[in-house]
Amino acid sequence: MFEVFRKYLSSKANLSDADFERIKAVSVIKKLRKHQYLLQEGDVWRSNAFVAKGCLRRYQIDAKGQEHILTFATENWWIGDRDSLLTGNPAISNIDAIEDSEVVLINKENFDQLCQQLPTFNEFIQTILQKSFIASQNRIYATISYTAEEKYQNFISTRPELANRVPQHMIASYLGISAETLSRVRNQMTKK
Amino acid sequence: MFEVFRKYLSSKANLSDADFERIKAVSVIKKLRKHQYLLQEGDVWRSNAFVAKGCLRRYQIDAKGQEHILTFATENWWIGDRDSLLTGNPAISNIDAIEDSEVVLINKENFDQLCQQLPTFNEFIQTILQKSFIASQNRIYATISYTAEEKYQNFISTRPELANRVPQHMIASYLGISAETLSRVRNQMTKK
DNA sequence: GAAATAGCTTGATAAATGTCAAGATAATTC
DNA sequence: GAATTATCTTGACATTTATCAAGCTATTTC
Repeated sequence: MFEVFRKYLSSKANLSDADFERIKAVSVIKKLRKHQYLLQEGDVWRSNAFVAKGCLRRYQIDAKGQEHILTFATENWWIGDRDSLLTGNPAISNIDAIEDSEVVLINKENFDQLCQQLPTFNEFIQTILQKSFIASQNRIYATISYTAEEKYQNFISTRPELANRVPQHMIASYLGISAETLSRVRNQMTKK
Repeated sequence: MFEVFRKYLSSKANLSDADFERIKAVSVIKKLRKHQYLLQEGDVWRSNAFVAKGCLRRYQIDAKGQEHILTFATENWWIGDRDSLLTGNPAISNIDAIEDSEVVLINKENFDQLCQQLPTFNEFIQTILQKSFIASQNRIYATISYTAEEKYQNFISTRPELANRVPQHMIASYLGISAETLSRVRNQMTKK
């Protein structure tokens, strides 16, 4: 599974074989069965996780016990709880596997060292953060300005790989609408 | 006005007098009257802007002509269009002054140089990006999971400096609810 | 300081979306 | 492969929020 990670890295940053070895030395492969937690609310998140295979979600549970999905991550995505990682506080979000998955974990200390030692690595990691932030802002725009149907349309075009991969009630949760509304919206769309 | 910026910087990063001089040399002060644009949709955004005085907002206009506010920035905040800055594409958002304001502008090239030359500067800029992203994710959670009243309550506690400073229809726009609903929510809250 | 504009509130009504319940089908588990 | 569980759909109805319109203040402009 490290090969998937290596292939991803080499497409993003110019790294030598020695660099790859250094990265490999601090990478930990973790296999997850469907429904298995990678992070549970209350625990501290101390790593960066790269998804080599499968699909995971990050979500928070509100006062009424409802889940709200913040992130989906499939192959070649990163996932984690940045808040907990940065502050060291217990996480308020959960991460679990939607499918049997494999992730590459690099703990914070090792990851920071890699960033310091490998400038190209650092650079593309920074770019990911930049792009993630921009995507996050775009999602806010969608959430505050779109109707339910527009939210779903936008989801299909921005995350096409997920539309037929994850259950629809999870897509609904991600979009902030009810599963029933999503079902009706989809029904309407086919009639057009 | 550079003094405000200097004071802010010195509270965030360990910088020498020479460093400050270097920063000052590439800083451009810009004064804005209320309602004046700092960035207009269609133009390319090429700087980082620090708010030394006043209050600005960043917003997008939807297909129906409605404004949706993405960001408020008061003293000691940064504002800009990261998407346009990163990609070089024309901005789809607008930035204008809600009050008479003064901003410190540093263009992209100079800013990147500062980051390369001043490690502590770079470090705290990265931290701001991290925290901004976390805040953005928290806002998504609020937007997809809270009722109108909860959104406003949350706004008051996360952005107390804005609650009595910007018009309420702008707060409503930021929260993704109508101005009338916000008015009613506020009315209800006083009765409790 | 009169006139114009912007901001806020309130009522009446409409529209969008949520909730609850039931049933159908598909997928998973033992 | 039978039983269980998860997923999706649909209907009926409730609730939340939006929209439209009017009026009232406060603020800004000339």
